[in-house]
Amino acid sequence: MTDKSKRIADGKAAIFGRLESVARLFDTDREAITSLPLSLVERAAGQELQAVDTPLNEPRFVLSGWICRCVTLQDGRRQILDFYIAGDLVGYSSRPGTRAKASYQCLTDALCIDAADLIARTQGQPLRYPGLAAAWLTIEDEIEQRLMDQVVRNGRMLAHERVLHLMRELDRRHHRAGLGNGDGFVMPLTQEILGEALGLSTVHVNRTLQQLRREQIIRTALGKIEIVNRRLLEAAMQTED
Amino acid sequence: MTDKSKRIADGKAAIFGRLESVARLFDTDREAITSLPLSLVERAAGQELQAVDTPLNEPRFVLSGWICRCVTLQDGRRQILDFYIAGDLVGYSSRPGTRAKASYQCLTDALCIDAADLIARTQGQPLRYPGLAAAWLTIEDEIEQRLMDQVVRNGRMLAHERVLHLMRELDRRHHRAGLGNGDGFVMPLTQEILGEALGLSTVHVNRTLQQLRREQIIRTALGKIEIVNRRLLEAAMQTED
DNA sequence: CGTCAGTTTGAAGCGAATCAAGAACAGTGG
DNA sequence: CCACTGTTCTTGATTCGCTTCAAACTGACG
Repeated sequence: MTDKSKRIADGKAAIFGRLESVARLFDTDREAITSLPLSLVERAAGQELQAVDTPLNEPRFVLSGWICRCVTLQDGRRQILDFYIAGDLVGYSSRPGTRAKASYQCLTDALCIDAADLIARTQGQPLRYPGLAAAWLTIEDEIEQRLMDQVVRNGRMLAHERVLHLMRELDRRHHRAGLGNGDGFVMPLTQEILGEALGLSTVHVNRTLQQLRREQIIRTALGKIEIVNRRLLEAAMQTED
Repeated sequence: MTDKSKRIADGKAAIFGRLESVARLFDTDREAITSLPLSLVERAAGQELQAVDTPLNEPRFVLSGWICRCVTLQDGRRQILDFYIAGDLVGYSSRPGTRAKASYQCLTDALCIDAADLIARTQGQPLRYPGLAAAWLTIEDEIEQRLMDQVVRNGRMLAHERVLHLMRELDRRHHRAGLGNGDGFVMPLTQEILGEALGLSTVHVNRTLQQLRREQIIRTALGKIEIVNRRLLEAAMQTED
């Protein structure tokens, strides 16, 4: 249980870091967040957090773990659309009545906290909650931006470019939420998962990661990939956007 | 000028068809649309309608022509994210203050009509404008859905699957807007453009289209691809979603 | 210690990119 | 009306990136 309360505390810190990265928070904003009732949702790796086509009315902050949004075709092919890490808001749409257009699945054990009340109370109230009201807009914007990046990666990039591009995105997101270590961060993802996100076979992901390992950009361990040199990562991407 | 007024009349019909496909329109809705001031925007093929990073505060309906949203990488690689046809709303976001995350470009000569006033007057007014207030939400939802489809196509499908999948989407959109002929519709797109949308080389698009032509699903002419058999199109897609 | 998920390796093959050149066609100006 | 131009489409040959298949290896875990 000490472990769980640490995950909660770290997760809350990540939420603050995440929100502050997109909007300046005022006292009213902070109070609203702090007074969040601790309505926790816990799921094991592999569990579904929200099914396709269910009402998107249960937004949650991720406190710990990795979650993704993905589509599965008839024949079993799976495409991951987006990742969510600690501090991120999952299952949110500003449009009332919207339904989930993809399945939300836990890639690791995950802990979330209900955000519906907080959002309902603060959204569209820029005078009372200047930080939060703006944050919800920006967060939705960023999710759209990431979807676009995903199209570009899958449509126009080579394997090593896709890997680097995604890693840079995730590195920046960790960095701004105050997560990860000084030189990088850890992805608790299997090579299969990475392949499903990048439109590559597991085998080819493996070979691509080997190259990055040789270039001292990453380290790998079972079920984990660690970015160890942010500078080299950026350098290896000169050519791309 | 007779031509232009025909494009306007046909375009308005397409707007009605398009809107009715997602929401039942009431008299108030219809009046609001009909009383749209004719603030037209005309652009030639190849022109940019809206640049990246400019404020997304000039939503417009397409009256005629094809428009796309696309991203260009440093080295010139281009990825088309989405297409807009007659009746579609382009450059719209419900989030105030948002900026364009991609460039909006005209693929053919295009004629648009300003929709900012109409939207400002009707959105968030489900009591006075039940149809339109709902339509704006659904339209935004559909744009997100199409982006997701684009990720899946580029990430998880083979060339012929990508082509068929995109064509089916565009066929359905034409059909519901009352456009196209009975058995299909015309895409005024070069094979290069199609390749930029589907993440394929022009040459490979060409060979893929040849196959579809042999299967009697499409006809091609210079700068155009015509879907001629909707039934065969669907049949060829059994396996996919 | 066996099991199982995840990683790694090699060999073979396929799908798609690339390169290069030619053909079809629309538009232009003489 | 025709030669000229530029764009788009088409074709063949070749190369390359990636997938597939199959098997071995590694490490965590009960």
